Amino acid sequence: MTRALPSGLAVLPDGFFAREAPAVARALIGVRLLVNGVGGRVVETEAYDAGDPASHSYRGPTPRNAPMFGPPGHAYVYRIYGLHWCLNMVCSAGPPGGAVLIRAIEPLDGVETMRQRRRSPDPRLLCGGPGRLAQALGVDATLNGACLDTSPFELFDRVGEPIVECGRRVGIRTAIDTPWRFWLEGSPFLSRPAS
DNA sequence: CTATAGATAATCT
DNA sequence: GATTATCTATAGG
Repeated sequence: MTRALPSGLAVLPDGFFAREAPAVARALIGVRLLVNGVGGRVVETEAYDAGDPASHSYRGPTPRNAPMFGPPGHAYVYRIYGLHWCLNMVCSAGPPGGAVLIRAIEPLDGVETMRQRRRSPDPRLLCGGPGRLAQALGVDATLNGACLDTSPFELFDRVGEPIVECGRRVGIRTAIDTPWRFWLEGSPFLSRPAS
C-alpha cells in the first residue's frame, strides 16, 4: 500500500522544531506529512505557546499537556469536545510550552485508506479540519508523545517556497486577535475559507 | 443557511 | 459538582 513518493524529497533539517511556534507553524506549510504512509501536504496550521491564553500550556504542565513541556519534535494528541482527536507538533526555542496544531492537509498519499476511515468521497472533507485529519490519518491517543522522526511518522521538507498567509485562529475564545493561523494561499483544502 | 446533538476529560467554582 | 473544550455531522428552515 506504500506508494513511491516523488524523488528529491528530503527529511526535515535538524532543529526544525527548535523555534518559536509561529515560525514552525509557517515553516510547516507545504511539508509532506505521513502517518503509516497515509497523508499529504500540510496546508493549514495554528501556533500556540505558553504565553498564550488560548494555549493548553498557558496554565503550566498538567497530565494532559505533558508532551507540550517535553522535547521539541514530538506529537501532542488530545481529545476535543469529547469525541475528536487533534494532532499537534511540539516545538520551542528554549522555554517549553509551544506547539503547532495541524488543521488541514491536502490528501496525496493513501487516499483510499482515508476514504474508508472517513467514509466520505469528497476530498475536501477528508483532511479539512483537525478532527477530520486525525481520523483520516489514523491519529489517536496512542501517538501522544511519539517522536516525529520515527515510525509511523514521516515528514519531508517542502520543495519550493509556498505563499503563506496568516490570520485569526479558529475555535478559540481568548486571544482571538493573535494572527497565528497560517495557510497555503489559494488552497482548496482548508478547513474554512481564508479570512 | 442556522441550530444542535454528540461523549469525555480537564479545569474551574 | 458544573462547565468547557484548538470540532463534526446532520437535521431542519
